[in-house]
Amino acid sequence: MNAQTALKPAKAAPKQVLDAAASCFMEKGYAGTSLDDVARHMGATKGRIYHYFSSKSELLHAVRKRAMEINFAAITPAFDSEEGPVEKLRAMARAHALNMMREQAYQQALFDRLNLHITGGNRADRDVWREEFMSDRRAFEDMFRAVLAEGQASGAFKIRTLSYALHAVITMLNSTISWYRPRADEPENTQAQIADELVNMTLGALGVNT
Amino acid sequence: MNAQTALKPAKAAPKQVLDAAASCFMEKGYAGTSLDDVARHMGATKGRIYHYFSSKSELLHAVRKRAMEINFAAITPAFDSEEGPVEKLRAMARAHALNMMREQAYQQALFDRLNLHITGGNRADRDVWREEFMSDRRAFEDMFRAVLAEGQASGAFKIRTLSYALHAVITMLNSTISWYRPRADEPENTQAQIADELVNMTLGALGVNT
DNA sequence: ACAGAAACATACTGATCGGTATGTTGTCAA
DNA sequence: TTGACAACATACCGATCAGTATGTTTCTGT
Repeated sequence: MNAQTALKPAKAAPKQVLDAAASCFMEKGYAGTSLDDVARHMGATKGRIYHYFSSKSELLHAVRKRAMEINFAAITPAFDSEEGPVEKLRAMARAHALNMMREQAYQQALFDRLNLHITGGNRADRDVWREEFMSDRRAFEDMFRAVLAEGQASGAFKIRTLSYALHAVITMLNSTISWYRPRADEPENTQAQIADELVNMTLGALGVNT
Repeated sequence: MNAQTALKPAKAAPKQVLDAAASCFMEKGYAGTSLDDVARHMGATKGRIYHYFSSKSELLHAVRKRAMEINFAAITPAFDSEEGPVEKLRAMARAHALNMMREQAYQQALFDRLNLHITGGNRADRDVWREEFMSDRRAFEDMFRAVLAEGQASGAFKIRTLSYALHAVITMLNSTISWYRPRADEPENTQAQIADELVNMTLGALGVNT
């Protein structure tokens, strides 16, 4: 068993488990979801879950890890572009806003237990992956932070306290997970429209007149 | 037993239960909190809780009801003022933002299960108080909606889609519950400063140049 | 003074759920 | 062909927890 084998991309089965878990966590919350719920959602039993994950909290961790990967992948192209801060932020914000609407299940799982990590939370959950997760989150925020700082320095953004502005921006872009739900009968471009308006308001909040 | 007696303001004991519940729900979430936890937090036992509330979900409902009362009380004075839409929104937004930082425990309980009501959620919880709660929430949002609509009509606000703007505004003002925690060593005016900056960014998002 | 009700505490139960131990079936290399 | 392991399913256990049944004490009106 070499590195090639070990790092083989996730096969179908584990991904199915992750999807089912993310979906259940979104609907009923982490604590409110039993592993039997997750199994039933796949048309399987607990045996399948425990074959790939050693505990419920590890399953949550895997869902969150996947969610973070999705988030990084969404904004990295825009971040690596050669644009100035305003256009770069616009592209990143738009990509992130769209991403939040497309991957609601994983994102919801991300936010569910996040608050419990800020405060106390359960001991068993906290110990294991807290550090890794916080550092991922910080790395993600830092990408936005860098762009905001650049725009602040160049005078493109009117920012008083950078950390407050950062929180406000990210919160606004994340906001759809708490009020938007895709509907079958909605127009094709609904998500794009929402994203555009959120991006415009975000830039307005930073003093960029559109 | 007349109306006077029935509507007597809550005595000390039930309020203590509510405070303990709100505090526990904030720390560990609703599903993650046992009634023994709540009782222990008061230095009491379950008997005391069940003397005032008939079930766990009724306790949550009571916490949320109290949270909504607090929220209405915070913004009503500003809403009833004779100011124009910009200044009126500024005052309401500031009052709400401060309120969110001062009453974190109750607000957190409000948001915890809120998402589960948007989607499916537990049947037992849902049935009973869903309608009442959604209507309270809508009434609260309508106060902001009215001011936004007024400012949109007068041209003071640049708003494309009112419902999106409303969500964005409220989300931004609520955002502190997910990133701000009061610290003992923070300057006296920290909360006021945060509130002011959030309000400025909110107005900026609506196209008001500050 | 005392009856009864309010305000709890104590002790228990039934159901749920995370986790484990064990069984069953397909697959694949030697 | 066979045996060894992967990929599950089934059955069960122990802990937790919402809810209840039943005390016990303090107040309160008469």
